[in-house]
Amino acid sequence: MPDYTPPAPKSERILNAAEELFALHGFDGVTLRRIATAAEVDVALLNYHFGVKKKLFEAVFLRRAEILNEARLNALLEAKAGSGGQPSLEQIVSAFLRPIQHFQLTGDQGWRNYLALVAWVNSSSVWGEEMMHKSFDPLVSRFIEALKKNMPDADPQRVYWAYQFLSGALTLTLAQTGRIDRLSDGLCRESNLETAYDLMIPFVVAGFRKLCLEQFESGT
Amino acid sequence: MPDYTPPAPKSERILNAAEELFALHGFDGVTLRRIATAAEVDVALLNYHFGVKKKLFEAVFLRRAEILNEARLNALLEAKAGSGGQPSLEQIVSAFLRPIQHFQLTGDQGWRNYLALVAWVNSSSVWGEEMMHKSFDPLVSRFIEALKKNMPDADPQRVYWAYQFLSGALTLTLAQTGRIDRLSDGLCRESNLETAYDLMIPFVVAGFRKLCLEQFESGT
DNA sequence: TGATGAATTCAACAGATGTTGAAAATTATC
DNA sequence: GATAATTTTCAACATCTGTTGAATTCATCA
Repeated sequence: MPDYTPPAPKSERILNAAEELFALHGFDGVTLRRIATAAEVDVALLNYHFGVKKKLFEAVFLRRAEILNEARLNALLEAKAGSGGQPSLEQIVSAFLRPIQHFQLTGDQGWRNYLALVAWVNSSSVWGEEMMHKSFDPLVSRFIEALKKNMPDADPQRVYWAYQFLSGALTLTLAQTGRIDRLSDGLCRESNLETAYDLMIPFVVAGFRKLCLEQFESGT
Repeated sequence: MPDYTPPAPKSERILNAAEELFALHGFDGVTLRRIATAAEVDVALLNYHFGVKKKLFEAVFLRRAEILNEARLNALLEAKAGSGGQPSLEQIVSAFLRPIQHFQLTGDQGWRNYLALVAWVNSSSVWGEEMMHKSFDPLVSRFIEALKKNMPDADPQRVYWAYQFLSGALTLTLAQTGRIDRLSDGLCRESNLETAYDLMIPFVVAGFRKLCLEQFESGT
């Protein structure tokens, strides 16, 4: 007796439509009717499956968070395993960023929408704090621990601040605002994610080194 | 005959209230009635002074943009003047960031609200591009030119990408999400802007160096 | 087939939204 | 101090908002 239960088909269409629209316009910029229209579904179905609007938003936000967390945790564990428990700074930062790049590069447009949504939430002062904290901070704390262990003499405050700058650089890349395309007059393409992450990692690693390893120097 | 015209008092109250509420909740998260209530003004007055809602938003956004641009340009010119036309990387980055810190630290809460609003716009994919481009990119381009001149052998693409990471780190700091406070369990305070900028500058400078000056090295 | 429960649609609600035109109040001009 | 212009309020509009309960369709299984 296979207890295979096919997922309610329309509820997934709702989640996908909501994901894209919330990513583009934020929570208040999207109406339930617009989501319903995009999903080719009646409005009442949204309440039936997900309850009130905020619950729908949370359902969208949580759907891929666990997958992302697991991928990042695995990357961190692999970095530790492959280095005898002493991963380098590059390895830690790469384990944090490369899984995101991986999901952005899968053909699935849903992942790009979702990550843009994460960027929106992370930049949103009112909405953001609680959702980001509950969904991602447990994992982030594990990376912070790895960073502290890698740089045991670093002032912990500097580790947190450096992480904040890393988080900001990443967030703007996820947001897909297209600004670098215009600023550079087409020379750089925000959609060129290989370049983005290939450069983001050494940029961030150099910043960590400067703040956390050369903290007692007073260089020019 | 002094042609002194005192600014319409209530229109400024509207701008201030709108500034704060838009910064907190974004464009769609704020209703005209809420702004009117906060400004202790009738709703119709918003349309009388600023036209439709989007025009009010633009008026809020543009009000302080020129002041900010002028301060940053002056800082860049001073850095050039004080260095015989060859400002260092630190000087360029500082000229870009320190004026913002300055405005955040004036007692005026309005500036903090405004800069949080800039962060919101910069992270907003639909809204952001046009407004940021028109308001800030002309000035940003001058900084990019200074950076290219400082590092003439650097691949221009890398300069733009490094700027993108700088912009992201700055944006998250402006957004005032309070996330670093919770992540660090109170060890770091996002409101501690001196520390934020004292660390952001060397972090970013180290990243620029790595990407634009050591671009041909293949170090671990 | 017919009964049961889940999924989906229909129709509608009470309230909120952006916007507007006319009236009232305030300020400036002569 | 009367007149004109500007500013502010009042009252209301059509439309849209999130949400709900009843009706309908669909799938499951005895």
